[in-house]
Amino acid sequence: MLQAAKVAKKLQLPDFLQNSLPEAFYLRDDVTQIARELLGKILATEMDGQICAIRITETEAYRAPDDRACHAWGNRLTPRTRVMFEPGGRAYVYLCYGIHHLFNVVTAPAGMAHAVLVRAGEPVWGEEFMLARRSMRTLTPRLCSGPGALTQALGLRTDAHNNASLLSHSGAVWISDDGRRVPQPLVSQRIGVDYAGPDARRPWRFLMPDTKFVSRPA
DNA sequence: AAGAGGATGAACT
DNA sequence: GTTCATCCTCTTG
Repeated sequence: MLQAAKVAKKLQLPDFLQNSLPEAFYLRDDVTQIARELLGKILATEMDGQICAIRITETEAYRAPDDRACHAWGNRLTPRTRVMFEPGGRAYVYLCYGIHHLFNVVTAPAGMAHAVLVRAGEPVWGEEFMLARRSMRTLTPRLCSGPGALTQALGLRTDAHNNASLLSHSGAVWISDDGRRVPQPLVSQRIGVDYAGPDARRPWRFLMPDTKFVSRPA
């Protein structure tokens, strides 16, 4: 038996979760392009032996220094934004409204504070664990549609996962490519950033068409 | 030291 | 359409 197959069996990890996106995917400096390309990719978590995964259906790009909606606008470096300045391929998870943990993919080389907020997904693995975390009995698009709902379903939290690497499928959180081809995304303004003035109208929200697993229509 | 506000979601009317 | 839970982060003084 091949070594990779042995590892897979030990972790009980299905094949489609094993093709982690390489670091080079994240280190590019075009965050809107990366936000587009993350649609259809698989976001997976493993905690306490529970493996969960969703197909990403909705993303938003945030880009310092010129984007006022970005926490690191003006290259503002604070304890919270520090992780956004690190090299791409890690998680930026922060607490929003005191209640919701929001998950972002850090992108670009070190020093460029770019990130992609993952806003929604369609469950593809470990649905029973996600339902339990959400206190839901049946699968509906609400299970992981909306950035706070998504992190609750996947078990992602600021204290445990901020600055976590996304590069290894043996970690707590990673993103894999199962080869699925995705159609041209829908595009809209970002949600909930009205305070950002003109930047609020940037067309930096991307959605998979033909799915109900999004936080709201384009 | 204090205050304001937030990349939301659920439960209402 | 509205309200509001809940707490961290940042700014101001």
